[in-house]
Amino acid sequence: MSTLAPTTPRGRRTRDAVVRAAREVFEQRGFDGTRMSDITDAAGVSHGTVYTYFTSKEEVLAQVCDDLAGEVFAAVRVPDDLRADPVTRIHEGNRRYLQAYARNARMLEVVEQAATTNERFRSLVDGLRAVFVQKARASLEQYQDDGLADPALDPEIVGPALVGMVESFARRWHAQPQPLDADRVVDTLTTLWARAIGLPAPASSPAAPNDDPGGSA
Amino acid sequence: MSTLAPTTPRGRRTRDAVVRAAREVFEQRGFDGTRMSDITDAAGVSHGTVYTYFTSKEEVLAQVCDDLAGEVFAAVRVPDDLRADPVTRIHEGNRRYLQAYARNARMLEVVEQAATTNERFRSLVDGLRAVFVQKARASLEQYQDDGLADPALDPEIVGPALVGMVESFARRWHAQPQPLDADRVVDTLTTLWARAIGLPAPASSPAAPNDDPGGSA
Amino acid sequence: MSTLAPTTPRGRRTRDAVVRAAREVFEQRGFDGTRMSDITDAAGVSHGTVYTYFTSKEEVLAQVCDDLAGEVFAAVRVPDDLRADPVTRIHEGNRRYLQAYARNARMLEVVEQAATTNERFRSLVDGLRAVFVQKARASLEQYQDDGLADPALDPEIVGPALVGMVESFARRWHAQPQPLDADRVVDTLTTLWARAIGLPAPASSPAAPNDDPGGSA
Amino acid sequence: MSTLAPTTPRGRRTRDAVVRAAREVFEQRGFDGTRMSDITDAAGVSHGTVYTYFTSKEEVLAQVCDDLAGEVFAAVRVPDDLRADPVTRIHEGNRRYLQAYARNARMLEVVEQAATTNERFRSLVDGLRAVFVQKARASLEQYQDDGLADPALDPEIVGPALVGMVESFARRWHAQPQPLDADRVVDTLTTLWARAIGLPAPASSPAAPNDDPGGSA
DNA sequence: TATGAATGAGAGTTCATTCAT
DNA sequence: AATGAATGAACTCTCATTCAT
Repeated sequence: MSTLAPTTPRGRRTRDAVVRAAREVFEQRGFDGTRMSDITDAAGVSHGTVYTYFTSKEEVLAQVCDDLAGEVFAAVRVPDDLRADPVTRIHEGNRRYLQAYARNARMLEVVEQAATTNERFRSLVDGLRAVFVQKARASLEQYQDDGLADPALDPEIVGPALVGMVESFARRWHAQPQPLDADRVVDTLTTLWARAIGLPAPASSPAAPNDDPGGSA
Repeated sequence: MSTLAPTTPRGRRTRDAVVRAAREVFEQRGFDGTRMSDITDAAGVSHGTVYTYFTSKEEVLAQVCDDLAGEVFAAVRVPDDLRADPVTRIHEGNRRYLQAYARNARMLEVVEQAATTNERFRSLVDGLRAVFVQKARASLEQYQDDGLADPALDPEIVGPALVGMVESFARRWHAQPQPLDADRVVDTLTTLWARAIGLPAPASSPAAPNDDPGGSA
Repeated sequence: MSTLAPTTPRGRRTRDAVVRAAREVFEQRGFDGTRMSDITDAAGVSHGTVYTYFTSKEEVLAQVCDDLAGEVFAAVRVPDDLRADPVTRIHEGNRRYLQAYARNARMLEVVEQAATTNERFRSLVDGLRAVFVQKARASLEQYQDDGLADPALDPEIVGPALVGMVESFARRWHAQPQPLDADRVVDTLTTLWARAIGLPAPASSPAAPNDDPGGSA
Repeated sequence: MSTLAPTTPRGRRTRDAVVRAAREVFEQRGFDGTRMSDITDAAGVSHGTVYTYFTSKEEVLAQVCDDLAGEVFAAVRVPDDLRADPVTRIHEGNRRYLQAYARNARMLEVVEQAATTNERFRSLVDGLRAVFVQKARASLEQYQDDGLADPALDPEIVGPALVGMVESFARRWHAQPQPLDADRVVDTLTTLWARAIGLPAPASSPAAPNDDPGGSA
């Protein structure tokens, strides 16, 4: 095995502290740039303690990844059951995705770095992304079937493109010089997305929450 | 100094071989994952030779970066002077960007990795991106001023979002399971972009190169 | 102190389990190759428990050694009082020695390994061997005095040589590709030994348990 | 590969120094007991230098083993073509074997230690021994066919037994309290060997180089 | 200019031992 | 008496860099 379970509460506390500390330093210095001692220092434990619960630095990252993937999915998996109109659904999807992604953006970059030399992390990153791309693709196809979206668009291209738009935005958001208003961001991205695929503008466009009624041609 | 100029033709050839080899292995293994010996092996020179021209591994990457940045800019800086209609201009911009980016995508990821621990590469990556974001923002503002694009859109958000869409697509393109037709990709991304900002559809939409005349609502 | 006595029956059982487990894993992996955790795993006790009874890994080996030395001596110390003829005595000695040694051969190798870096185990191994060499030497001298063995032989050389012959055989016996018949082995080694020192062949040579009577020149 | 060849004379000198130093410290402390730094200290080189020529500590031992095996074989492989009488041949064989073995006894023990956890060294040790056992067995069979040795003896037992006698002696020789005369040792072991297998005593027994004419029954 | 031998700081990992529970 | 978490010294090995040739 590669991850060893603690038996006592004290052990669990220590293990958690290590994982938490690991995530912190991984985010700051990347995977390769993080020394085992950075983790132990941050966790306030001794060198050997990490090896009580993990067989290697890689396994520590794997644990952090598990947590991260769970977090992202949990944040987004939520109700798609709302039979609301498409724009509202896109809006809600973007809102959740941006929120979840922004919190985990840096860590995802780190995993991507590790994926370069490690098939296991490659799969994880690819898999995570595939879920969202698939979702976007499927919904587009639905809208096309319903006659709401432009049927000429290739979902194989549009799916990755629009997910990429939101993901890419989320990724850089934190590095912005001046902070952007979260609502405004979600509204705008939703408008871009909806218009891009040819959805008819709703009565009250989310892109214009002000008194200006819509703004599309 | 950090980069040493060769004085003889033989020296130039050796230096070039090193840079070329370095780029290759950097792309395969990332910056941290590349050993100096990987470079020398690939270049067919001995260990010490690299230090005849570069003071450190970092300097080698810096040189590769210079070449890369030059390449990307050269590929995209080209004529924007055409006073063609907006969609055509977006189309041409996307075409060039995708082409240039796809060729350099992996290397850009590598630099991004190095940027984690190195301010210098951070600036380079950010700067590179800023150029395109700035371009997108400026053109949107122009279209808004011209009454062609939705004036309600915030260029500070739309700029990064659309550039991110294209960049993100370019980045994953090579990793796709089944290859996509390049023309179709450019056409589709252009349609998405143009519609997203509310541009009126041109007489002959690039998204529908077949006999289907347009596909917008 | 170095070995701690258990006070309760439960304690004694645990201690015994540790010693038994230790011997097993020592035999499989050698002293240096055995981790304390190998012992505790095999004994089904926790890490710390060993230190309830032993102050160090070395002390565990020492305890195993005590048991082993006792076993070997017990097996061989037995009646030499029989005033039987020399060949019969040699035969009986070889039989017992081979039996005792074969059972403990691997463990003796392990101790020899530990003896490399530890004077204490060095003495133990040397002492154990010296007992048998001394015995062989003494009996040879007796036979020489009795006019039964070649008086020209140097007991200082013959003693170690013949003990070495039997010991060496015992040591490799278990590693043989095809198993050898125990009786035949003892008979043969006895014949070699007896002849080597010039003992007159007995009426019925043990080297020829078949119908062939005798077999000496 | 596992062993890297030096290109320059300087490199060869360094590599040799490492191997020589390694053998020395291996003999003193065993394989497990030897730290890489013991080797580098003894060789007067820095830590990393060993890894210029060997990929691991194990490979260093492997190189020492190669040298050792070569040495032993070279010392013993010599002319067996002499059609001298059996006793003379045995005498010469023992002389050479003792000499070669004594010089390498300690190192062989070390390899045996390493063989515990490493199949590769196991084979080496076993193979080395097998050569001599096979030789002893074959010569015995020859003598039996020639009617010179007791035909009742089982070569499968006698071979290992007699080789073991000489080997065992060689192994402890150096650890003796008072030194033994080499000639006397060889003579005695030869006598034991020859008599053990029932060879007729030669006109002038090698076991009695003094004025005493023979001493066998 | 080019080589490749040599360096040595520093990385990840192991494991005997200690100690709080 | 027993547990298992925690420790940290010590180990092997890596690799960017230096330097004699």
